Amino acid sequence: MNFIVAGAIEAVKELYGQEIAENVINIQETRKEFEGQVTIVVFPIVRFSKKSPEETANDIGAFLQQNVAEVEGFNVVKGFLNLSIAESYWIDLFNNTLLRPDFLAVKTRGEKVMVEYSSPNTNKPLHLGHVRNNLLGYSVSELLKADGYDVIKVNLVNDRGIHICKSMLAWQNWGNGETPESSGLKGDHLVGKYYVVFDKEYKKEIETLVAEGQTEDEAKKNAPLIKAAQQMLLQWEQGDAAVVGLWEKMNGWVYAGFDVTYKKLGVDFDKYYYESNTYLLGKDTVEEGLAKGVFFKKEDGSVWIDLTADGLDQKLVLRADGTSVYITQDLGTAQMKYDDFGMDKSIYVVGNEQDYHFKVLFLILEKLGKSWAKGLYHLSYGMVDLPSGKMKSREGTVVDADDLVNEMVETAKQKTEELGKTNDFSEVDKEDLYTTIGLGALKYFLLKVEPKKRLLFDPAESIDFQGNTGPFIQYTHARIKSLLSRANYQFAVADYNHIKLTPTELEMVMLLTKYPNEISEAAKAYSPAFIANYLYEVAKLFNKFYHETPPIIKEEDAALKLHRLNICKIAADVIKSGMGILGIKVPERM
RNA sequence: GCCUCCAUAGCUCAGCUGGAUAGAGCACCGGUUUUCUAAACCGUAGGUCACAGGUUCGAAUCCUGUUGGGGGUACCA
Repeated sequence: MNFIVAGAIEAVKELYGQEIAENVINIQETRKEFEGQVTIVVFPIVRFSKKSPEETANDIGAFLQQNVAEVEGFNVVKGFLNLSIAESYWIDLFNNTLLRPDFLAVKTRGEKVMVEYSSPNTNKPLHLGHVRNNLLGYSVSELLKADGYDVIKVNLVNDRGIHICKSMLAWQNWGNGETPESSGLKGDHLVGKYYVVFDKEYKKEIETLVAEGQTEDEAKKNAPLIKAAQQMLLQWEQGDAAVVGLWEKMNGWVYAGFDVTYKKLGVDFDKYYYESNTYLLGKDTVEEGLAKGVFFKKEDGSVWIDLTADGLDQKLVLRADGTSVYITQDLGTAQMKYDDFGMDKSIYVVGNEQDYHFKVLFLILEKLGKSWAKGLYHLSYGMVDLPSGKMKSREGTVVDADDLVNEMVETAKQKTEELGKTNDFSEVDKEDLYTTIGLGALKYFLLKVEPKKRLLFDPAESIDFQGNTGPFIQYTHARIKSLLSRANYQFAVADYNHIKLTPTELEMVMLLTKYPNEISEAAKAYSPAFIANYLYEVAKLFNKFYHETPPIIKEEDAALKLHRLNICKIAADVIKSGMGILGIKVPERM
């Protein structure tokens, strides 16, 4: 639409003798109820024309009609100048963008971006909150790839700490040597089970102590179990063979379990970092900060940074006893990741409960003068809540990731069988299809919502398969594929001499042309939701087109038939590509 | 207390840097299949965009305040 902007600027210059900036020309698509395809909002121009909005619009409209070949006509409604663009312009657009083989090709930028996501604790299985994180992280990675970045997907596994000791201790005390093999439980679920056991027993101890007269806070500190867990953590840090051995064994179970879940969700990583290797990092950075005068030491030996001038607080970066806190590790880990990859940008996919932490982290790195600090970004997303409130692994009030996926696949199976369209599928193909559809529904459900918004999930209400859903878009793709194969479609550019686009076809062309732009907008905002909503529009419009167009296969006008099949083909390509960005597969049949 | 995010139809969500009468889906009601897949299409109904001010030719969108909700503000991670 650049030629319209240019034309309008020219018009203002010729008509009113004024040089105006590009952003004065405000262009939008014409609303359906009016004639035309492109609208200029003339209000901003009025102060240059010194005429009423209507007069200004008429002046500019007349100028454009006369001087810009593509502008065939115009009408003015209040301060809106609606332009009718020549049919041939749209046909050319169709041929020169959509039908080009490089329409969906990625243009590399030669910039590296790291996306860190998932980052689970190894003491419990993944739940719906983690699912949102994983899908977001994976999808944002795909989105950035589509926008031309080289992407490194990283998982920083939180494999050490008191929480793991809790599971280990409970297993030692009450596990009777239970293993994934002996119990038939998935490793992460087995370990998670003992995390819950710990919490239950711990609470019992607190109750007893409170009954004996201690305050709740005292009891929490004095309970034998928590002391034992702390002791275990200390032993782990000292390299106690028995503790480390148990830790390795139980972590191994968890990893095996996570692998299954990751595979099922379709997410993967280029690089794993383990906190057991990184938790001591960051002390060099603290030294560096002290030397540069960015940090200061208090009398007790603890190290701090004063961020009050930036509207934040004083923040501890190293304990008095010289041990690390969370942010110490993150400072060190950030440096290590940069040393490893030298990326231009680094995205942390982490929940919004850590907004403050990342604000501080990035600010500190900037103050330390790290050139790469400006490329850091916290992709903050809202928690997934249940109607009953927050999910808590300790208390077992979570929607388990594996259960949820299985339920979705089961639901997909039921719905598909009810429709009876897969009777001639092989068993393997059926299972495949149910998984594709079930996961499609789940992924789309989670990704269509703006990341930063919190999400309410009601397990009692199942995720839809109709309307603005993954399966609807998958269905649209399958429908097109079926049509193309029945038509024995072969790609070729149609002869457009006598073809006129219908209004819906015109809409399709305009919508499909927007796809590359949609990707870069979504990438800029790190928001797969843009893509999801865009694809829904494509699918919806396609179904309208499909419904109102007479059977294409029976069309006798060869050029018209080819033209319509081309629209179908591009719609299918865009859907497949976009769904790929969301990590959703699209079936050929369903 | 302070910081921060959120509030749009009964429910779940769109609404880009301010632009025309605020849009979808679900649910509800009604219609469409001797034509390429009805997981579809078409229609009816449903709104004081939390509230109150302000800026502007124009505000769901920007600013201020109020209310309600989430999160944070640990020598936890």
